[in-house]
Amino acid sequence: MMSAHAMAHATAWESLFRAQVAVVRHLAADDVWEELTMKEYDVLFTLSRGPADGLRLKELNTDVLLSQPSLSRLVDRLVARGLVERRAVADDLRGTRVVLTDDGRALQRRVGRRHVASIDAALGSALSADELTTLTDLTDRLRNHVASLPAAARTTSTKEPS
Amino acid sequence: MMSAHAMAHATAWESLFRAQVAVVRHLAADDVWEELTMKEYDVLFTLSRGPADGLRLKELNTDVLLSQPSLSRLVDRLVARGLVERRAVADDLRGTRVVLTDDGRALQRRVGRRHVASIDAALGSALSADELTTLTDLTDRLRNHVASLPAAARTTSTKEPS
DNA sequence: CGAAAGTTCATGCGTCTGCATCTACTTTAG
DNA sequence: CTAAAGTAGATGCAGACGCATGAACTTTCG
Repeated sequence: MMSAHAMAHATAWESLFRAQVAVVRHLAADDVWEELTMKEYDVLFTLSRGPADGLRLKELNTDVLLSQPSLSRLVDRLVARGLVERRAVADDLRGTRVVLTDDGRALQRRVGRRHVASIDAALGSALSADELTTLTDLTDRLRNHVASLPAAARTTSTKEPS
Repeated sequence: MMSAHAMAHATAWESLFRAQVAVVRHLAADDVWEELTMKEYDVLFTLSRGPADGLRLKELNTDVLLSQPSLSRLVDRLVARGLVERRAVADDLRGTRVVLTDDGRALQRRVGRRHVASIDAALGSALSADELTTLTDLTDRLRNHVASLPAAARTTSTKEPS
């Protein structure tokens, strides 16, 4: 037995997930990723949006769907290509800030322009301007909600055994 | 220069993408993936929804975000575990149908139940029933639109040279 | 019909990924 | 202050992934 609410949740999530897969698949096929993989672009993009003095690995990791070790090595590769730099964090000798270099920023902009055009072509006239606004609003709220949740939960049983 | 429409597209896509990342991250942390990775579950789930005589690899591949070779090997592993079988396709000796075994179906259901509970817990009260319906509708339409597109496009220039 | 082109899936291979763990610090608490 | 616990990030390693390509068909077209 599944409650109607749980069902609506599962349905909405599946639709969202499948839509994401379809769009990513389409965007991936575009000739925009010769210099940067999507994940690499994601990192540069996130950095380009963040504060001028960069972001810590931990912070980057909340936006990029990659394990901490994988992200660490992805950043290694970007450093090797001169697109980002690792710098020290004031007051915390463990941490690392990741900062865009001029080359990195330029590349992000170059790829970003083409990527945006690609997105525009992919979404086309599927949704009206109002619908796009609604979609943005709903997904933003969904993200904020989930991000505010206490990490992991035991979902084996719906009811706690008292 | 970017048109307002292209901007709305890019914004909506980013929100959708980030929401997906946040939810996947949350769901991945749940103790539901001991027996099956998310991608393996995705394959079993897709099969459980499809026709009784299974799906071809090509068809599976449209739903699962994985390259054809990777999917082929993922299916290898599922076969090795006795969760699916490969069968011949009538009228096409190249093809392979992938069919759920009883064990595979049972496992999908078992994991699926817990996964649905996990989704329910994750989405919580973020959106109202109406909003969930709206989100489902918008993402469904988005997916159908993108799926109907002619594969890859050159997006370097916005205007076709006549 | 028969050759060329296209499709479906599998496989070799180098790279990327995640898990577990380690190091180096920072924070908490006795 | 010091020991224990916690946190940030790096690294060894086995396994998974994608790209390029191969093998076995099927379809198209002269």
